[in-house]
Amino acid sequence: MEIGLISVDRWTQGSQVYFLTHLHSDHTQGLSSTWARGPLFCSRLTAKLLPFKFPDLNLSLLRVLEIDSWQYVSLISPSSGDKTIVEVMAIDAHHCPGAIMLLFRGEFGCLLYTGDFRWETSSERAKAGRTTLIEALKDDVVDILYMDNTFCNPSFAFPSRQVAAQQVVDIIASHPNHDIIIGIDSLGKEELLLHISCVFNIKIWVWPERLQTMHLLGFHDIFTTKTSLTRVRAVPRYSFSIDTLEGLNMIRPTIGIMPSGLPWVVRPHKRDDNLFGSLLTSRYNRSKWSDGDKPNDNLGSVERFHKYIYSVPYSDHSCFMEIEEFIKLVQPTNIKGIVSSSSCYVDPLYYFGRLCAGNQPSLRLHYRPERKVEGKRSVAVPTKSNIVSSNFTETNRKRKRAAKLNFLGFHASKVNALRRVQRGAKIAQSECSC
DNA sequence: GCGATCAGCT
DNA sequence: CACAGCTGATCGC
Repeated sequence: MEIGLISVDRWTQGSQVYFLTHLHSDHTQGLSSTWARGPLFCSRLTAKLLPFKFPDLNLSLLRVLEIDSWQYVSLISPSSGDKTIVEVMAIDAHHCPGAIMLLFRGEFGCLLYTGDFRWETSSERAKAGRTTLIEALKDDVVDILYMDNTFCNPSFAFPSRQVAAQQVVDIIASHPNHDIIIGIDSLGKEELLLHISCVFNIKIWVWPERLQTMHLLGFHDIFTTKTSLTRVRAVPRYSFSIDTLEGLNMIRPTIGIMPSGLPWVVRPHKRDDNLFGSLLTSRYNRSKWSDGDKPNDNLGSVERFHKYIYSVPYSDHSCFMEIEEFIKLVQPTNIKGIVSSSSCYVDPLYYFGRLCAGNQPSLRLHYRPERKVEGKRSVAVPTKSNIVSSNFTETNRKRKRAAKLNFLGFHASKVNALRRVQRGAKIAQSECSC
């Protein structure tokens, strides 16, 4: 087979069927309301949310995958022109609502695509996923594991979301008279907000579109768009910055909490006073603390980045140890990372080649997957879109936009309220050799 | 005017 | 460069 039997989180031409693991924008780049390239498979929850992100989407192209059950898809083998059956199972990825992993079986072998995933070894949900996976793989070997390698580096160590949620609660409890701002995305971190709501018996403010999402997710009484009802507000992460918090503190005492697995990446250069790249780099900000305010250096614990901002290791991606546990369970013959846009991209085989069934040698520490089709037996080019960056222009234009924040602490633009910019991640299946 | 894409920024 | 995603500019229609 030459190119494109199946695409996962990739929306360019050339495949017969397309799969969406979850609705984050970097996985839907190229997907739009005018989608017509073929059937689109996703979880039931994603299918429910999809029309709100893409209002004019042709729903007749949607195919719902039930979790933990095999579905059979009839395709045409590009090499022979004959009919071929692909089996696919969706497994809860524990990443954000509706997020799934995809297990494929076909003439190309057995492939597991994790999408973005969190593999908390302790949680009940993960135990269920583990059981499903063991059962599904009992007579099979995963030839290639396409894996979320976001935090595939031993330096990423953080606790379960349950523990991190308690850290958030502790911060809020220690600021009884402060307003609280929490940075979140269009999907994800709901359980954290639920926990806060439950512990303090208060509603959580969200912006209007997010409230609609919450309603679609089945949360009807916990969230509100009325600021007068609560001191805890979840705001879009992109509008969460030091500037935002300093502005808010001119009105009333406010602290910001950023739930993220990322802050423990060290950024090499100084830039400006904004939290560039979403709150990275404790090293940089460390210089800005007064001596009495220094954070501790323990990984996976709460860090105080700034007078008004705390970072909590609440991550929807697996930490290194969880990735290791996952690979030990799956024992794939080969592994490919699906997140390649980072300059710190690390080939999972560097750390985990020894765990593969074929005992792959530890390869180069850093490599960038080629965008073109690779060797004969390799099946896919699973990269998470933007490999841009090769010419990183070092222009230091600092046209700082006037911070047009409203009093809620986020940028409000009605002009583009309906705008739906897509990004994308993907798998592209390019071979089955037969 | 609209959608798609890109640069720039958080 | 970045867990994800907004905003504004430009281009083709």
